[in-house]
Amino acid sequence: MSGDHSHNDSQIDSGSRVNDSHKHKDKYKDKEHKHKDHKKDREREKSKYGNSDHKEFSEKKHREKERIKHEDVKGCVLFFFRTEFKPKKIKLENDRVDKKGKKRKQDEDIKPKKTQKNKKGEVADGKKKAKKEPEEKWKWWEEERATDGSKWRFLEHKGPVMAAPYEPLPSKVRFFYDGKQMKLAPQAEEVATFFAKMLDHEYTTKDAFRKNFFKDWRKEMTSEEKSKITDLKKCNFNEMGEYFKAQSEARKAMTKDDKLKIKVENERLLQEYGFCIMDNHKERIANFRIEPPGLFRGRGDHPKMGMLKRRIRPEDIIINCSKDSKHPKPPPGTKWKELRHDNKVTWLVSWTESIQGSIKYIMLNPSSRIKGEKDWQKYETARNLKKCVDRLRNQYREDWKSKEMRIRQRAVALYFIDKLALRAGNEKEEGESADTVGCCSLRVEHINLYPEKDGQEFVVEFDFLGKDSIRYYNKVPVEKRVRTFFYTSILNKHLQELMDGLTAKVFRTYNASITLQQQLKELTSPDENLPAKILSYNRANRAVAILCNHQRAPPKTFEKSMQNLQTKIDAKKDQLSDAKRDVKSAKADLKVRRDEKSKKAVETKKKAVERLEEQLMKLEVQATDREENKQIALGTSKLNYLDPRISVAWCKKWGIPIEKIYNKTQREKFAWAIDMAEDDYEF
DNA sequence: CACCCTACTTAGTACCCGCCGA
DNA sequence: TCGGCGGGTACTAAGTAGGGTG
Repeated sequence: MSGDHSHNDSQIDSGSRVNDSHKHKDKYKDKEHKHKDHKKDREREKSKYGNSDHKEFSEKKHREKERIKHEDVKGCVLFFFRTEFKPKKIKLENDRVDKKGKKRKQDEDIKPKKTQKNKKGEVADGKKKAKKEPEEKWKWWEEERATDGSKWRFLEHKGPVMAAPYEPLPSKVRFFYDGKQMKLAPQAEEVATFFAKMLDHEYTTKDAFRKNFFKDWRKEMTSEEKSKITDLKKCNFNEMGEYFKAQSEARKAMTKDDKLKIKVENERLLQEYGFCIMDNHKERIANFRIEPPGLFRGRGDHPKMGMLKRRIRPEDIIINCSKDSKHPKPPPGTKWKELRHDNKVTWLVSWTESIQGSIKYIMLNPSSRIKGEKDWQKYETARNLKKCVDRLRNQYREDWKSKEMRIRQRAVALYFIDKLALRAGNEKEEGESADTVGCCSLRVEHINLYPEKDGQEFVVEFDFLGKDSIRYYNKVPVEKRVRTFFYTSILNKHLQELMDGLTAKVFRTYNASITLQQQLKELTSPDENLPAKILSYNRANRAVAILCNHQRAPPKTFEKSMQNLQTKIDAKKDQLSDAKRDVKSAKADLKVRRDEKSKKAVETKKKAVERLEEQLMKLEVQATDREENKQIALGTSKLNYLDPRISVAWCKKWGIPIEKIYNKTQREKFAWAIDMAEDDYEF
């Protein structure tokens, strides 16, 4: 099919690509390494271009606000992409007309009791039906959705759980400055403990971290302290550090009883603060605790690492709830910053964080209606893209020929977003965060062009740090036209014109989901047993994770756990050969005796062999799976990119228990999909 | 349109806890 | 009974993108 272009082949089947990236990754055993080496790479990159243009470029880096073009040695021009996607209203495919809304007096017929959540009859208008599951979970997906942009009609909650107040250190725990003991006032002491707790983390050796920490720490000091403490190197936090280590040891060594007490208390807190009432239903809150103060740990080479994340007080907190709900009370003697009643948003609590000045929120759990609807909708948008993706792809190919540079650039950006599942790459303020990029913020230094490489024509080599400073490295043979036009690219704004609700990230969702579906089709063989099928599923999942570049640091215990597994496998093999020998001798016995008893014995022994073979197989599959998964994170794609209905359908089709694919939390999040998808679901 | 703020999704990791084998 | 390990979760950073403003 011409419309189906080489797209997916190049993503998944291009074994070379996958292998390449793996090979590459192997060189980078841990993150730190990765970053350093990456820097080196970049250095090399720069020096490679000896010309002054490039020196100038690297000095200026991406400071330019305007789109400036830069020539590289090959005479290619790369434009900075920018995201200029303009939002478009997303229409829900089944907009809800709420006829009942007015009539409902939530505060009357809802009491935040445990039994509440199972009352659904009176809520789901006209949907009472016979859906009397034993557990009677609320099926919000069978109800209609609001059309007016309101996110809820009633919202009641107890507010956040504040961070535990600071407890000053016992006086026996000393701090030394320049070899002399010094008692710090609680304010400065608290901040010092943050540092002390991180002492054996390598963060504390980084210049930026130390500099930022020290600067912010000094702000918390009394003037006396400030005048004394002028050099971080002269600070000795060791006793503090030891103290906290001892504390955590003590916590581990606590009696069962004490541990239980803590557990009970946590449970109480969860019951009290972990739920809210939203539109007649008790819903779980995702993060009901205010983030405690501490030292900021950015990811990658973050310019603000080590800065003090200050303590959030009630006076910093905005509460959002229904006017007619029981409002959460601030702690005694304090006030909230603001109490508002905005049902156009989904959050319950917000505050401004002190590092970037961004707003943090308390919101609902993924299992909640409000998150679930949105998630469902996301996949519906991606399915809409499926319907017109051929047209779009043809269009951007056409656009490569456009006379207008902007259009060509836009088309190239879109091509990479589509083909490589790159993120859009929004503009970031320099110096505010780690230097990471996405498709539209790629700079010349992130790309190499080869007319010919490794026997392939027109190869583009990407090497950059993306979200979370995760390295993206990939060599991609591109279509000739792209090469021709590659040097020009700019951001597009027109996605919305192409399709209702289309944004750059929809491509990631679409390509991830369609890839899973295809891979499942391809990899699942009917006569495989269950573990093998699950391996196939994981492999399909893995293909997506690779596409989306979802990496993880290899678990610290990886080598060891592989060894353990291998030991188990070896042991199992031994058992198996023993068992086989047993069968043989039993058979020999049977030949001689020819009685029922020996016949039975043969049968049992055979059974044992079968059982062992199965167990062995299971272990081997597990080993393969784990090995292949060494530095690939499946969770992110599973949770955020793969239409759960594809997985549900696959399970139904092959008789796989859903529990094998989704754990409890995931089943709660995807309850809608589990309920609605049949075995023939097509993404 | 550039800029800025806000809202919400996506992301990796630290850590916890229950379980399992020694 | 204990230590380790492995899955699950909590945490919170870091993205995308909508929407308002001047």
